[in-house]
Amino acid sequence: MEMPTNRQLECFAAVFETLNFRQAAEKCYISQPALSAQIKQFEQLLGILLFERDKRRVLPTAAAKSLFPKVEKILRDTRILAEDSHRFGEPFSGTLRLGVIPTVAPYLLPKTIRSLHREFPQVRLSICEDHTERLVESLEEGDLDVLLLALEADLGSAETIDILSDPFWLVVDSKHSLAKRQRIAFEDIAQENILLLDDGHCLRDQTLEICNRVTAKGSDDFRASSLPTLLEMVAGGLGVSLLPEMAIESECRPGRGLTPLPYGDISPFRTIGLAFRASSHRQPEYNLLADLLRREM
Amino acid sequence: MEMPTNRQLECFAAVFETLNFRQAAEKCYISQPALSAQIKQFEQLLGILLFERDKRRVLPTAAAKSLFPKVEKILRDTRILAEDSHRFGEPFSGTLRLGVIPTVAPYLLPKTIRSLHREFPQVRLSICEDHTERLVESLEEGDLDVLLLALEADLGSAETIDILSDPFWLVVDSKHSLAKRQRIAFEDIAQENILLLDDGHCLRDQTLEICNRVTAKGSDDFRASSLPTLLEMVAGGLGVSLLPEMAIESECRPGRGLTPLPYGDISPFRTIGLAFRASSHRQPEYNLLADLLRREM
DNA sequence: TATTCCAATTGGAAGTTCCGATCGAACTGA
DNA sequence: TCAGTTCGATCGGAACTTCCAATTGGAATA
Repeated sequence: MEMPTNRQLECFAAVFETLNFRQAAEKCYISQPALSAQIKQFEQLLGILLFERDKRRVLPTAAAKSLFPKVEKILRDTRILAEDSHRFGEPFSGTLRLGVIPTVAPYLLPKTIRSLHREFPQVRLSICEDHTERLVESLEEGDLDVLLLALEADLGSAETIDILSDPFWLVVDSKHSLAKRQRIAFEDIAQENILLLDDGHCLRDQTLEICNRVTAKGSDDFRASSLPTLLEMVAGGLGVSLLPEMAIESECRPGRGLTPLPYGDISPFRTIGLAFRASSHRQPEYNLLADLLRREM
Repeated sequence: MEMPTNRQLECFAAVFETLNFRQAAEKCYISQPALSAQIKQFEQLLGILLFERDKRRVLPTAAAKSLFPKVEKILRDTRILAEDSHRFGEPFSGTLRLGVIPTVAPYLLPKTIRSLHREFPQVRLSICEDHTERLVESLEEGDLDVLLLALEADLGSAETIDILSDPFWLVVDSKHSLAKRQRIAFEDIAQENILLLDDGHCLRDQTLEICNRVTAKGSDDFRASSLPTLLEMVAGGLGVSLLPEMAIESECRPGRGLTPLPYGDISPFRTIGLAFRASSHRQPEYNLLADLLRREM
């Protein structure tokens, strides 16, 4: 079944409104013969006569009268469609679906969400907290737009933007022998019982990697499902832990019995950044987002 | 403001549904490059990206997801528009606006309406009863589609279809001296007081015209606004009247004190027929209507 | 009678849409 | 690892639409 053209509908509406081919043509910014042809085409397509024309005037048929409101609605809808869609061109229009890992979310998001809403009031944020592997999966499926995570992990084919280096601190309980030291070195942890997060946390893998460098061994006896839990175990004297700097302030509040110890200049670190599909074409937006996150630090 | 074409919408919908340019192209009966071009155009028109394409797959953007339902609705509405309008092509679709003169309506319409509904159930009839002059005006304005009337009157530029010749009878009161005659002649009315309808009735003009031929004179003392009233006056002995044959049966029922007298072979008559705008293009329908009216006689 | 206005038509220019062929990248199976 | 397949993008030219300027002829106007 053949479909009428939008131009045919426009011409029809113009003629119906003016009842004058010449004026209607002007309204459509085409010549009168072109308009005549469009109307003729439209009539042939529908198999009916839309206007009775004699030499002195133009009269809409019953069919034209009944069609006109519908045609007008279609044209209006189409116009609105085009106008509405322009909004999508602006940065952060619509919903931004953000994936974040659990060892970043609590420390960066609260401030970020607030300033994002301040700078781009139109944004609607949808946040998903999960492990790197599942986030990357969702990203590739198109269920998420952008990830905020440690870039050391395997991110598949995603493109990335660096935001900041997040150095690791050593956290010991305040009664620990290392607690009085001003500064520590890699090798100091070689003899310690290093507590780890559950499988799946990239922080676990990074900690293990660092342990390997100094032939230290992570503890297999306990696995915490979150950093607060992990630090409870440290405070309880079960072992020590590596903690990203961004988490120090909120996790090692005074009186919790924890002492955070910075490494020197050669501190191990993780790189926090954004990841997104190479095909997404929204990199300008993600750069804006990265800028905003950097400013938050 | 530029408008998207229907083809762009179709292509967009097809790609959105299949997420595969090749299949979508097949669905639209065009080649894949042509489809690619349509999508590209549409994206440029809207100023946004609709699909993320990489070498292995196609992913709709948030904008595409939000646009799709609207696009689908527009396409559906457009299709329905085209389909619906085909109904207008069938004879007597929609409303047939019929004008009838008062000296025809009561005698022809009841039967006609019934059989019209029987043969063309889809017809919706709108009837307007008025004098010839106003009917012709309405016809020319496009407020009526077709008239059923006596074709002797001035019908402007309307085209006409003859339906039947409607001979005049002479009607006298049963005590009148002519009432016993089997047959009468023109000249018999020359001495009579001939009663007339109001101004505007074409039957009045026709009667006067016949009077002129025999130098009879119409009465100016009484004017009836309808045939039943006129015949009451005849029955009351105020004069005689010419009555169209189609009205005889219902107006001169036995016991009403009226005697209808037929003229011979050379009876005067009026011609009943249809009139419509030359530009209307519905002559085939009006021919059907005329056939139906002839069969009713 | 001359002028104006109208829609239709014509012929040719301008613009579009389309297709086939091809490309390069990325999977698939041998 | 290598041929075969599949994907969307691109290109050049063919086919087709759409358009305009000029004109026609009928009707209304003056």
